Amino acid sequence: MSRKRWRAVKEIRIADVARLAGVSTATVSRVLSDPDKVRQKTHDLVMEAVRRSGYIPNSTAQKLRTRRTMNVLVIAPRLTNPVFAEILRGVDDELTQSGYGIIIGNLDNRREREARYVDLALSRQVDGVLLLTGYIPENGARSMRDSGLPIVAMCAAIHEDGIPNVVVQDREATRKAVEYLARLGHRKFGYISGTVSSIIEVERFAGFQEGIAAAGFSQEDFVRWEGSFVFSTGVAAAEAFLQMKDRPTGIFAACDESAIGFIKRVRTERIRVPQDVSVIGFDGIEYADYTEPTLTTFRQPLHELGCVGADVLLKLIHNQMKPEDWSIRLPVTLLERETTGPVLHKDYKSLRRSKV
Amino acid sequence: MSRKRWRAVKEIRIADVARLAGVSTATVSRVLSDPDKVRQKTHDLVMEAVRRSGYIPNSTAQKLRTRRTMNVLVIAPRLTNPVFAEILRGVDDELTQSGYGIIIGNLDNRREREARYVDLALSRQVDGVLLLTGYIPENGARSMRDSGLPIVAMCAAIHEDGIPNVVVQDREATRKAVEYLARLGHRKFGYISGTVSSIIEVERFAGFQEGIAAAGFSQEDFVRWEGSFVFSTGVAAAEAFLQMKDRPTGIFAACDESAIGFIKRVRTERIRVPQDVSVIGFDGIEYADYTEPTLTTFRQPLHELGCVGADVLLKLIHNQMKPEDWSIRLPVTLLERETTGPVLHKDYKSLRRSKV
DNA sequence: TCGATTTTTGTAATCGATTACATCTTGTGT
DNA sequence: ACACAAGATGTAATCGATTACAAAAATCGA
Repeated sequence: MSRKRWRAVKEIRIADVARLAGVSTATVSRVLSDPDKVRQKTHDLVMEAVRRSGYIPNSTAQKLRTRRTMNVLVIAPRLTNPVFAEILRGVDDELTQSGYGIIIGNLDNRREREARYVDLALSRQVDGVLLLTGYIPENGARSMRDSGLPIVAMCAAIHEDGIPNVVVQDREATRKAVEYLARLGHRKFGYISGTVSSIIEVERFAGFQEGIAAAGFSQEDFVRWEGSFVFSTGVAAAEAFLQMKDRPTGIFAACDESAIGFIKRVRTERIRVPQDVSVIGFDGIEYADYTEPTLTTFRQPLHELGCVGADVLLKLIHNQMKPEDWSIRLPVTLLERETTGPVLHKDYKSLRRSKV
Repeated sequence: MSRKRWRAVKEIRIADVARLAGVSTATVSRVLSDPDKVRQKTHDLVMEAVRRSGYIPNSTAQKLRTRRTMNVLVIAPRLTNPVFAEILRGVDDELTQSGYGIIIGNLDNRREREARYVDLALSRQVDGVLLLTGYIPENGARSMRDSGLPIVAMCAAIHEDGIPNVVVQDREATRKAVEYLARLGHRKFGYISGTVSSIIEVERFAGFQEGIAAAGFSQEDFVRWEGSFVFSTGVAAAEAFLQMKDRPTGIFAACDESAIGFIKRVRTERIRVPQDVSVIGFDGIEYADYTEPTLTTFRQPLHELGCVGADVLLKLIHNQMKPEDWSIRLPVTLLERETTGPVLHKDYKSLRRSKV
């Protein structure tokens, strides 16, 4: 009844407009998509009919005929993670400018949900895919690539032919993190991991290990706490940390959220940051500017990452891609702030060694 | 060249499968969508052909024929705001379960971008719209409603016929916030606003004013700092606060982020929270659990909000909606934590009045 | 003014599925 | 074994646009 009032408005088709303007559907279509192909007078006539009828083309029919959906799928591990939200902003800025829409595939940290989005991509609902995830092995990426769908891997270097990577220098950054902590006098380290099965975590941890080796330390000089890219991983790591007898003094967290979780937890036990323990994060999310003390972290160029990734994907879609431009690694910058400092606490002096 | 290798894989159409199985396209279609309409033997034959050919239906063609896109548009003010990310999780959980996809419309706090998404909706790329925004006047909502498209307004009570609202009890909550602060002995208040032109802000401020009146205070007993739903609004409010001679002691912020920004800024000036000033936020984002001190705030049932909103939209799409179920207002709960407390600082004693 | 050339417009095929209707099979009861 | 109902399958129209090709109209030069 009242429900009926706002339902079932008659749809206006291109044929209706054509009839109204007294021309063929072909002409209407041309006016709308390629206006210089028609006479000015006809153009005006048609536009008037379009206006009067309130015609809006049915995009599904357009998609079917033109074989372009003007949509891109973005698969992200977790939307509540500000890192992905920020990247998505960059992607959005770039794509909407080119008239593309975004379909989001949110895995919500459950990897098995990836399959559904791979299906969505394979059913040609999208013209391309931006992969903000990367698991090992990368089956999803591979099957999409094999179906001829343009893909760009972001946030994870997928080493597959035909899949460009647009990533940050994770490995270099974590290596530098260890160097930085070592330079401050730290001799025992902690590593709070991200999602263990993700390629990005593998990269970061590899960089960490490289840094450990480069600074002259060994596998015994650090502990690794496994988890995922969330606050609670930091809390759990802190619990483990608090149980230790020889506590590390230099902590690296694979993301800012776990760094923040760690700090919050240890401070409730009267452990001071950075006097008792230094913490360095990764990502440079906005929250990290508002913690106390302000988090030392690596700032990723998230918005830029999104823009560049989207741009590469568009080039791929339009076949304007040269292989040599394929892989891009953006630099991250260390923000030295308040959660890191030289080793101070006397209890830790005994831990110093003669290395480096 | 090598580019060619992964491009242009031949597309398999339903006709190919039909030929392979030696049946008609109609039969293939029936096997895939309504299996009990075909004989078991034929079913197996067709499924084998599907498997062998790797056939995946072209969803665009399906959409055109069935007139259902199985996509929903979600228009959000800003994705980096965890509130919307969290709501989106709920929406996602509900929709993907029903086989619907999500197209996101991120306004990035720029209202003028709304028009593009309204166009997208009107070109029938989606079966329905979830509006996480609400501006005054609500032209976009109205034109979509008029076109017969199912819409649900969330996060903002849009008073238009045919647009169900799924919102939280904003007004009640802010009223309670004032009561709560007054009960703690506060006599002078500060209100840090959200985006001024948004309906949600209007609601929250209205509730605040109701609370002020209900507790026996007047317009002179509070200051309002305008801004939007971001950290920096809190910082700006703090700057203004610091300049005041008679500073308020009870602050309400229309979102957690501005509350956090405010606290961070005033604490750098050695103002203690809650001893010198109490702060209460709104939203209950995860980050608020990790600030120091832990933020007192109203927890919105964000995930539930998303689920319910999506559910209402699905009912609307399937015409199963009864008008009396239309508007839903979920309660918010006050989390009493560490940023609020009784008035303590002696300087403020002189401000006490005999009211209440 | 006429024919040749260019520009504009129309006709109809097409994209790839679904589905109403027609037709052909199969099964049942006698 | 036959008639008839029920069930399975096929034929072809359809969704609403775009576009190759054909046809018509406008433009131009002599």
